[in-house]
Amino acid sequence: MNDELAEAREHFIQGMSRISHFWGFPKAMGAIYGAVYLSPEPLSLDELVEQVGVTKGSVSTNVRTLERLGMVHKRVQLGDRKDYYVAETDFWKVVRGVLREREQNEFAQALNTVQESKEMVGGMDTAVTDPEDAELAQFYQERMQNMQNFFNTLDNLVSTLIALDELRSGTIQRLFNRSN
Amino acid sequence: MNDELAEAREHFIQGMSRISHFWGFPKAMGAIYGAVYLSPEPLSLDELVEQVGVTKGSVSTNVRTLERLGMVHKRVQLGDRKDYYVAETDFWKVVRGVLREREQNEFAQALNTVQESKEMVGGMDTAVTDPEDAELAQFYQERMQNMQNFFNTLDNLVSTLIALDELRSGTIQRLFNRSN
DNA sequence: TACTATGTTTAGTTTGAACTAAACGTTACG
DNA sequence: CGTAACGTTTAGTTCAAACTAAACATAGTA
Repeated sequence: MNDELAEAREHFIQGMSRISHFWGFPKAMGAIYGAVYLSPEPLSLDELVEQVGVTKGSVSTNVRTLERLGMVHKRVQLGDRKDYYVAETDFWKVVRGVLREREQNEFAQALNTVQESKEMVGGMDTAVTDPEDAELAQFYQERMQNMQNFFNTLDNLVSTLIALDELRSGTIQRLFNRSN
Repeated sequence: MNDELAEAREHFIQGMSRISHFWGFPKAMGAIYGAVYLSPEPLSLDELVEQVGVTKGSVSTNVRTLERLGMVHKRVQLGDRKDYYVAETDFWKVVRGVLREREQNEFAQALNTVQESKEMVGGMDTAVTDPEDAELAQFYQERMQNMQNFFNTLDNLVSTLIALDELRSGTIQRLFNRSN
């Protein structure tokens, strides 16, 4: 391949690396997606090792994460034991995949922690509490409740987005001048 | 303060810690916000040191970041050289602050990298390129263009959200059952 | 001017996550 | 079977980012 072309690819892949890292994913993961995204042909694990420059183990784990997020898809070819990967090019699907993942993991837990804290305050025996603490307890509960409400709202919002599989052909994204 | 109350606060603050870390911010930053959020009174830097359990330096830098994001506000009191901090309780403002920050920093750069890569491909001298590479170059350009379009769309979306300072009283958030 | 109370900056340390190297499992094929 | 070609797992290492401790800067006060 042409040097300039290779250089451009390098630059692009490095950019994907940075974006990945920025969003809290491993850098190698972004780089792998970049490589797959710029390949007209499905890529095998070993080809990825070569193009991205990390070890097989790293590619193996990262590419699996990518698949879980729906950012790449595995292609098995008959009479070939290798796994091949192609990029998901619908970025809205990608976003939804990431949101779904995040929602299931940490997001729900965040909600949970606030809920628990609120219950701890609510479960106090107010009879034996001095008046100042009772007032503070009420303040805590209000603030925690407000935050919980907000998280619930966000949660609904994200759930809605995820559920909107018909987002592609809907009208919402046209509002924002959709491009692909 | 009551033990149970203190325990609930601890739990809450720890939760904020985790959320902060999850979104790619320092854990101490989230903890500090949690402490300020749960305080009926403005808190001084030294009070934060005590409540959160990190050093003055850490509180100093993290609280400054929080202020930059609009998550806390500084309150100076007459005849007192200490700085006091109160929490921003409008979470939509908080979200906008974070988005604004992120957009200005890494987001624009991501956009930029893709743009640059595309230009590198576009700047190639096609006269001296062999046909196979020319085809690949075109493929690259298409893919890069698609990604760029998507990023631009997202960028517009975020800019719109940020610009919507009247979001609070608007109608959009009511669609999602807003709570505060 | 010296002293004190505050916030900031910095050099060094700690920590945790991602990566490497290599062992390991598994499947196909001779 | 035995071997080769894969992908996966794991123990250990690396590295960047956050934190600590302490020096530093600044402003107010006597």
